[in-house]
Amino acid sequence: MPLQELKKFEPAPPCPIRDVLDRIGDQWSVLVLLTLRPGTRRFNELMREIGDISKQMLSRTLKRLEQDGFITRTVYPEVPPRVEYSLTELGHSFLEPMRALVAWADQNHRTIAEARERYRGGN
Amino acid sequence: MPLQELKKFEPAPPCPIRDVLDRIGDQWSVLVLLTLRPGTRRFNELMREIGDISKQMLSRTLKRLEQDGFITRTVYPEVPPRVEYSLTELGHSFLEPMRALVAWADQNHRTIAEARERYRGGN
DNA sequence: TGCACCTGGTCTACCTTGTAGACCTAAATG
DNA sequence: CATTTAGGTCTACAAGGTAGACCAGGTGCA
Repeated sequence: MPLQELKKFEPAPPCPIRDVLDRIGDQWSVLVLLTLRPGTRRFNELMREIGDISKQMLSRTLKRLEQDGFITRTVYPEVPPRVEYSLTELGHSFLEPMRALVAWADQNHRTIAEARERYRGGN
Repeated sequence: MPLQELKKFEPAPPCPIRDVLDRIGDQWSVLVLLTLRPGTRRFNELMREIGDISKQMLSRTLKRLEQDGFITRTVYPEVPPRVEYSLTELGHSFLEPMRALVAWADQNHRTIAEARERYRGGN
């Protein structure tokens, strides 16, 4: 029996924290949110600033972040079209604890790199 | 040209923070670390407590976390074998900012769920 | 008049990653 | 002698990500 069908019988994610963390822990979401922190950005600006995200994934990621209330999407009916994304209050509030994590990563990435190096050497 | 070959020419991850966050933002790592927070666990205990992780992914995740210095792996040469995993100092220190994020998720998951609901309704 | 160009996407074929489940080792137990 | 037990590995297969083509439709250029 495929996983898809099993999921139908699970009424809801049992742990709301996992539900939230699964969303933001998807490789791109946090990066998009951090990129929006300085201010409003357009689609292609996000593409350029992030650098190695595909259009499809950026599109999906933005859509989910909008659904979850982290960002707003504003369409200006011009030609060529202009679409602007910016953080909501919720998005900003999320980045507060996230920044603590980023600070940790910044402080400890050297330790981690050394651990990896030791592991290689120790083999 | 496949991505694999391109990566050969990139000397190192340009952003150490992304490097760290990519590792821990992989769906399972944080969950494993949180499960180890109360104390030492064995392989199958982790399987049971996490519930929906496959053996392979648990194995891989533990291996990487060990490489990066977040956890230690202790093998007792018994039969049947016994292997214990526990957090290092680094692992514990990582969970500190992480707990802030978990607290945020706990406080805001309702808001997020409502936003999702509104989105569905608004369509 | 014709033609390429612009943005913000979607679509499609491919490739990589994750999953479930069989299998393995080697001693103890019934 | 078959089964159990822990901690994995191996192998198909399914799911998810990627690159790149394509689209609309008004504008500038020739």
